[in-house]
Amino acid sequence: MAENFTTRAENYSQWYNDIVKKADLAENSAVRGCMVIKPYGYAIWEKMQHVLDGMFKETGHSNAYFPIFIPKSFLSREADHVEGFAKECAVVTHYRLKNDPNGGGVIVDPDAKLEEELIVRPTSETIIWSTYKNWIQSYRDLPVLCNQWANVVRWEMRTRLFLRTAEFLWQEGHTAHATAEEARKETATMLNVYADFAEKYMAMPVVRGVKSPNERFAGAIDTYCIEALMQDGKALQAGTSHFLGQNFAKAFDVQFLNKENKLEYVWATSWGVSTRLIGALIMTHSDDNGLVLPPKIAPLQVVIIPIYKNDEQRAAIGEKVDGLMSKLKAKGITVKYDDDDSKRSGWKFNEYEVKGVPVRLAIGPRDLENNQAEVFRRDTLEKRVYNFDNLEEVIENLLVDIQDNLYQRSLKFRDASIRKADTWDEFVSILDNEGGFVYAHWDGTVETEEKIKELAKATIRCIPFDNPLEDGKCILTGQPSKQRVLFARAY
RNA sequence: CGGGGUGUGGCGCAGUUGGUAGCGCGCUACGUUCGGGACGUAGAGGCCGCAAGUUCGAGUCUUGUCACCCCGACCA
Repeated sequence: MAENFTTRAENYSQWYNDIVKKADLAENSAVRGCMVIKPYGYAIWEKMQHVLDGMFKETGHSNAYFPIFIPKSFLSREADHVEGFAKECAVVTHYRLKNDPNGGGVIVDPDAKLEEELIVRPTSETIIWSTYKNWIQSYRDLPVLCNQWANVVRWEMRTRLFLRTAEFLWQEGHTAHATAEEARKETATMLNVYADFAEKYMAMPVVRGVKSPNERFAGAIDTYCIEALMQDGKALQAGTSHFLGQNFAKAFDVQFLNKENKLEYVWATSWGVSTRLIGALIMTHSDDNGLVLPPKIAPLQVVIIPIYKNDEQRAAIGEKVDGLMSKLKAKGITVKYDDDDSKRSGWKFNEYEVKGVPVRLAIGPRDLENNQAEVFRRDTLEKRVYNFDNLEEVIENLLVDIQDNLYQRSLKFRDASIRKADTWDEFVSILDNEGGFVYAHWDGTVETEEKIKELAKATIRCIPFDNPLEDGKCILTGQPSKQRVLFARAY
């Protein structure tokens, strides 16, 4: 490599920043904490959006759009909700600028003060529930199953590209149901959609579970999540699904007449994943040579690079590759033939490697002579020469194999990174030395959870579904406990 | 909001006791190259973050100010 990449072992967060920059995914912007998502990074997001959007539609949801601005009074309607978000809200106070009479460019026109300030949405529950109030009168109007793709703003103290930015892109589903059971079922369905997406498309194994009270979404009865493990041993919440009970229905007075002609509050859910998934993707698979993308999320799955000395050779390779390109495209494989003459082949090899393109073909005069091509797979960095005939099938299978290998590799790492601790010393020692998830007993109180967070910098990531019951003693207090929960240091 | 650091061509940096602003990468042109980030030659490109001050003279010294980055507290 001509450009030196920071290795993961040297400095993990620097390595992450290098990947984002060198794979041309995103950059910092003129506005503090906000990012510019560059075309290649955005293409990954579009792939994610496309798959998820299909899954949402498949499960009966429709897209809609609600405004970016929320009247300040709306936010305060649900007590827990406002407490959770108030500290990080951007506020719009004026609607006009004017020329500075002192000649200093433009200034905020003090005469254009808004009567009621507007909050830039940190999430849309309040504006959506104030709207749903008008949509719902009868049980016949239910369920309401909406999703929106949007940007939100949370004024974070410290930001990192994709993982935590002041503005980020996400989708937020907001549903209204006639019964608690139905809403709970919805919450579970969407969590499973996220888990399937993470595992089958991103090749990222996740733990499904429920959040402890301390980690719960502001305004929710229960928060469910999928938790992934990054290569540095830190956990990352990759998606959440909330059962909101009747909290928002009551706050916004959303009632419906049931079949017995009785007025009832509706039951709500909300669920979301964000551009943070791109950060998760990077930290799950990438290596010291750059980005590694699972084929199902890669904007470009196959790149073909000609190696030639003159125009005749270049033309001959182009001709040879033509048929293969059509066959690959017919199989739905995204492929690019890069015969850009201004870049040398070696340069291209590195470029596509850094960008994580799963499969690279190299074809030179020698290959032409022998009716073959050199096939390189990004996940294992292996090179093999294949006969040119039926190469499209080799590639098709290879993409499946890479997808599977990435998942198995991450799964193996994840499973090896779940360790049990039975004493406090053991607990801290694992966190300090190995990282990963620590499966340990907890007495179930918020106080203990907070104390552990303070002392060990680790939080309860979740209580996994189907968690076996087991008598034990709390890792910190020694109080009796019925089950182990998953702790980790987290992003 | 604490602690640390950095602002100098597009990017990464050097710049000594204050004295004509430099290097690498990238960029442009031409040529030679081409199986893992090629090489040569010739070019283009800078109010040294901003504002005051000291000085004959400031990238360099002083003061102020702004911005960004890293480590914490807060968080998806």
